[in-house]
Amino acid sequence: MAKTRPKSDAPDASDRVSRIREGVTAAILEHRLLPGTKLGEDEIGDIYGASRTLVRTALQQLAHEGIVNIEKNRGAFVARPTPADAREVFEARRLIEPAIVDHAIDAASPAWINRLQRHLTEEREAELRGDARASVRLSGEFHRLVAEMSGHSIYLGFLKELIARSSLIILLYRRHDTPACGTDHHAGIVEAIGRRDGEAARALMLSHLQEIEAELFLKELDAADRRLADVLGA
Amino acid sequence: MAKTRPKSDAPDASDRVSRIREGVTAAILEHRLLPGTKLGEDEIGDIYGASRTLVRTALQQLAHEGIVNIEKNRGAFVARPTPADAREVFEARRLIEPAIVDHAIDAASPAWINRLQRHLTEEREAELRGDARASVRLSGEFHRLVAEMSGHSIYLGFLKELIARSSLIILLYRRHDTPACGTDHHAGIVEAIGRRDGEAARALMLSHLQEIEAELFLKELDAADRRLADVLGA
DNA sequence: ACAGGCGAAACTTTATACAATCTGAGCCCG
DNA sequence: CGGGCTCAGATTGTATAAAGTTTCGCCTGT
Repeated sequence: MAKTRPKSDAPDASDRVSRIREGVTAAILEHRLLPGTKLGEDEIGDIYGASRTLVRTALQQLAHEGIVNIEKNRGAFVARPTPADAREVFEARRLIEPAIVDHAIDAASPAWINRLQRHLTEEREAELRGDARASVRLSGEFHRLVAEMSGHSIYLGFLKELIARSSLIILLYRRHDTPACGTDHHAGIVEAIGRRDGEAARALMLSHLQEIEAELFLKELDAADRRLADVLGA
Repeated sequence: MAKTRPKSDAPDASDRVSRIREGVTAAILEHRLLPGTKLGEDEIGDIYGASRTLVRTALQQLAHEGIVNIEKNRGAFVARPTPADAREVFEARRLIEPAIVDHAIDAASPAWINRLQRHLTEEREAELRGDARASVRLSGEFHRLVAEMSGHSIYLGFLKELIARSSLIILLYRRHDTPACGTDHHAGIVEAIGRRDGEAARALMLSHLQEIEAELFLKELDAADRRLADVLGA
């Protein structure tokens, strides 16, 4: 593949790290990487044509985001959130996302509303197409988009972490194959934002998150299953 | 058992990274490192007796926490939060810390209350001693302690970032030399937690944070000052 | 005297080589 | 026949060295 372009268009040296990081996160968001999968440094390095140094920094960043576990002298693995983790993640989302929606309303402009509606269209198309991977990815991106719209960079950073973890949680603990994230909910939220109705938008976001969480199966049974999986799946 | 000394006295390989990271954060929390200070890799490596590889990973983690800025081909610098950053940080704290207090009350045990009261004693002693650095550090640690008590690892991680950034913000934008963090406020919060009075504890935490923020000076004047400082202080 | 450009030094960045550690299989012994 | 041990293979962690880039100082030309 395109080797090291010495000078000409060197596509931002340090962007190679970002490319690796975003590639792996995208794979996780699309449910292509399963929890527990080993992420060998040489393996990833070969895929992206980067040396282990760069792969390592990317993996460390991902570990800091909580979606990769680095075990000493063992390597990096896709994180395997516990039911307790799942509860914490969704509680944090229930706390943060209504606040984000408030800011999004303050920043709502026709351009942003348009952007959101275009996204809704994409989501519907993916769902009609039956493209489960794109559907899952776009569901997460909707929430990220609202956070970007809010202009609150700290909330955005926190939420990016939470979304990535949510993707793993949903993959592990979802009950049935119900559509990833009710598009209707998203549409309702966009509409409320467009009306600048903070009360309704917050409430819709909250119930949306509650519904997602309600579709999960996080009982004590899982705890037993968990232990088994840890011992066996490690 | 786990104490296998592989060689001379190498104190656990990956702990050296943590030591660097915690050393730098402690220096920031104690206001010993000023915003904009350059953190040279060789310099830190010599101080901690580690090679640049380890220093680099530590700095990258700190950059991810938002208290260090890494500029391409320039190096790492202590972050210099803008007034906008400051507002975001404190808004996030006002959102998260009341939620943390709620969990702390659920987890309150005599042992934890004792731990908190011992911390209050330390704070008072440092303040009586006139030890400003210890006082600032302990003020931040109080909030971290409550977060640890809550048992909510995600909130704890978020708050650690916010506290470190707050330390830089207070250093930059505090008006007078009023005591770092009203110890009386902390005492009141501990008391409310001990009474398991969630309503009061949340309210006290909120007003505590609002008071800290009120002591800051984040007006547009700062924006002008900001530009100057960036051009001159870089 | 001042502005602009050239050159060298220092730094970060990246890659490669080495050392330490862990996993897994084969072998010996009970 | 099963269990424990040792050794080989592989993988990660660390350090060192080369490469590229930026910056600062100095010099020259106007």
